[in-house]
Amino acid sequence: MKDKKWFDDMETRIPHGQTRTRFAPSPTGYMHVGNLRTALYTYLIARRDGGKFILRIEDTDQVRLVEGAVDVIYKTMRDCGLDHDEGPDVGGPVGPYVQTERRELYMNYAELLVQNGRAYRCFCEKTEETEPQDAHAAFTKTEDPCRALSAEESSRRAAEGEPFVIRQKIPHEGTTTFRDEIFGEVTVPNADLDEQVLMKRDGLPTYNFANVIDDHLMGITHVVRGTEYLSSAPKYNLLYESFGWEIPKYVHCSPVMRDAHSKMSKRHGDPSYEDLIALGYLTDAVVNYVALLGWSPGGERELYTVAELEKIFDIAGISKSPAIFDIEKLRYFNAEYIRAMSPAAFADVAEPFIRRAVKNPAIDPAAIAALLQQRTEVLEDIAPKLDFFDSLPDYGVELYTNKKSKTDAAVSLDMLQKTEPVLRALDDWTDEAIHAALTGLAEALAVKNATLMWPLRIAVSGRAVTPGGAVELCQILGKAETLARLQ
RNA sequence: GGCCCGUUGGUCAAGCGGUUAAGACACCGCCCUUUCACGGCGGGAACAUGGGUUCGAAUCCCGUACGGGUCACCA
Repeated sequence: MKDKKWFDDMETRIPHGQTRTRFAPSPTGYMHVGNLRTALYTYLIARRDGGKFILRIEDTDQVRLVEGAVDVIYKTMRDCGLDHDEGPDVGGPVGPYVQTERRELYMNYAELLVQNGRAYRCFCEKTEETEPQDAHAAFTKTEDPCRALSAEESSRRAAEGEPFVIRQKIPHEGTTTFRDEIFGEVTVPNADLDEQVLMKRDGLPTYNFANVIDDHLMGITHVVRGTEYLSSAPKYNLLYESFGWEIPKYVHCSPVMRDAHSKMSKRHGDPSYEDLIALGYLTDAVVNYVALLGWSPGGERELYTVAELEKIFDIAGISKSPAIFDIEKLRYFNAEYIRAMSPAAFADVAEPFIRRAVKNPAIDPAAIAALLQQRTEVLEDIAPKLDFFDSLPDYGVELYTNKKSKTDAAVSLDMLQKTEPVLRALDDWTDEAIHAALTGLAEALAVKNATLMWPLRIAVSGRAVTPGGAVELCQILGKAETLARLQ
């Protein structure tokens, strides 16, 4: 048992006078959309106030650790621009920032609680027989026999090496009230609260204990987390009160749903952040969309950069009810971001997707990218639109029939036969020159541009729908290939 | 089952006692146009429900229904 000085020293390390928030994931897998949103809001609350954003790793569940999960977290946060001021990798004044590296800490505080009568050792062993036999029994609260153990007996059995957990002692009487920034004030009878385990048999704290200790010791002012912790909040308050600590502001965010009934989850096959990126969604678009999923700045504007959000984010705009993730709307955001890119930047991100379909080295991916930029919502959609570049697909003659262009197979054949020599005679193979030559021909023949362009586009692509028109397609394919396809 | 929370068009949402109840996505129609897309214009579509309070309620209160969360030595 540490002396008072030790506890006092811990207090002196805590920074005061600034907003401090923390994102505290457990490294059990990938970065899900809900996690990302929580991280974003947490980050924004700190930045909005010019405060500090901290990353803390909650790895107290030793059996669920996933190799490499921490790296995914670092990478995702860095990509999204959510830079932390303190964390395992960058250090800080209240480290360590990994819970397993803080293990003695928790036991000291737990022992203090036991000593003060706010917690007790429980020596009960959980076995098959002690498990509730039916559903009704499972919901029945029962008094733990170890609660009544005398301090002497408790200490003696512990000293003898008998394994135990430490449980929080909850008053039988009274009520506890807590305030959440989103949901307001909530009051519950203490009798409804269960005496949760604080320290596990393995000597590590449960989340329920560690979060309180760490949030206090790290000077966290706003505790941002999911609503699954809402009903535990009264117990946390009781803990803060037991220690005589100031209670932080709670910000409990409703979950991101896959549909009206269930959360987004890997199990259901919902995409994680990295899945979305692999599909060709842009990080900025994802972050922007996610920011607006369950939060609104109030106006009509929807497009924001993280830097802009840092200035305007407001907890009051977070909604109480869960929001359903709508991939269609994300597509729209993504399309907006794509259109806003410079042609060079787009060509850069699009090239690998273009090369999935177009292997011909003679074809310039940048030229195709220029055609694609205004018509692409998600990068993954690119390749299927480009299958005709490498080789002309088989297609039916019916494609030549188009009412609006006033074409059918016979008209098309005629047009093509008249177009071929014109293109063959053309030396300047640019969009402008090709366009001029073709419109000139249409005028000479006294037909609509479309009557000439439609068959040409079909002839060089074999597709009813193509990115770009006849002129652009001919230009990219090159003169030789174009003429070859007209044979 | 107990306790807690929520409920505005299909979806995201504005609204915080007086509005013709915004806007966006999606959908439909028209226009532009060498296809598709972009862009422009227009359209259908909502306050879960029953009681109160009030001159007046999507906004406040209560009930009901429906949905979610929680009741782990997981977080």
